[in-house]
Amino acid sequence: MRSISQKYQNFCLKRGTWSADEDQMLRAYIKRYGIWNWNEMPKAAGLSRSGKSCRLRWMNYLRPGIKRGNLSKEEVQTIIKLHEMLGNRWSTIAAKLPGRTDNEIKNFWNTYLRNRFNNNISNTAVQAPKLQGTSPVNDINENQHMEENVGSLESFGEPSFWDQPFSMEAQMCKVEDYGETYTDEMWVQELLSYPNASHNFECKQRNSSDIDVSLPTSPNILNSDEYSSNGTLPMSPIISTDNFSSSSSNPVNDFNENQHMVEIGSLESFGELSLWDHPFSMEAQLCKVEDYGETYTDQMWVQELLYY
DNA sequence: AAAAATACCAACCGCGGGATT
DNA sequence: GAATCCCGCGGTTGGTATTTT
Repeated sequence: MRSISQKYQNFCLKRGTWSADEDQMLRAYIKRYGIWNWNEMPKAAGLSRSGKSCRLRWMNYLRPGIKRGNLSKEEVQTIIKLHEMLGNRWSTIAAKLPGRTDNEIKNFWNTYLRNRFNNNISNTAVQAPKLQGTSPVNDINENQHMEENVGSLESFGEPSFWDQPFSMEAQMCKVEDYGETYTDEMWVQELLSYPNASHNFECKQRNSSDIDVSLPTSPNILNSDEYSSNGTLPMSPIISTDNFSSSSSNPVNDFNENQHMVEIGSLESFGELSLWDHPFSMEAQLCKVEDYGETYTDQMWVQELLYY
């Protein structure tokens, strides 16, 4: 239990925005002495701040290697992909984006992406994505461009996207719910480490009733009543195959195709490439295999996927 | 030009997990 | 095993900037 005097001390500590002087003091102290105890360091550094505040300031702003400024198109794509896979696991997502903090990503998501999705729930008309050849996110202040691109990731229908079950990967990430030993990270790592994943993910039919997706299964999941014994997982309604028409034409006409297009078979090489070199989610890839040729870029796929 | 509304983001808070005593 | 400490995470708040009316 915290002592009363400690609470009083905390009450007396400065709060709010950090000044340049405070930044300099903290930076200089850590440069000289390193990080040893966040609760004790502020006093030693002459700062009237809580250890928590110092830690946050260091981790989110002062730490070497922190990127300031706008997120690149690739970073946004990564955020979208990983959020679909992992949900609000900001620190895990941030770990895949060097120089970006969980706080920054969380703010970005809440500001640009979540609002877009929420706003679109009330829209009954689904608009076709307006794709631009240039990256909208090179200038994050250009809200119009953001809306046209990221924002055009239109409604998933109702219930809202946030009420939908996780995607297949995310469901698999949730094996922690069924066992005590697996963490999300462990499971994601294991999933991604499959050297020949294409042997494990197989989409035989486009028809939802016929779809047969076999996935590597967690030992925990095998014992769960939630899933069949062969590890077959339910399809995410987000990407319900009902939404795909076999006659779908390419809605993307003028997209700058400068994005890396990893072949569908790149699932085979998970573990060799960085995560963001990989195509979209497994489900997306599976659909992609069936419906479209080689000309689609990742972003085009994301756009179209979310457009449905 | 001024007030109101909205957007953005840095910072705070509470909680939980792991380590230590 | 229980209590405590420390750290990190995710949700939320509040101040500031910008845009709209």
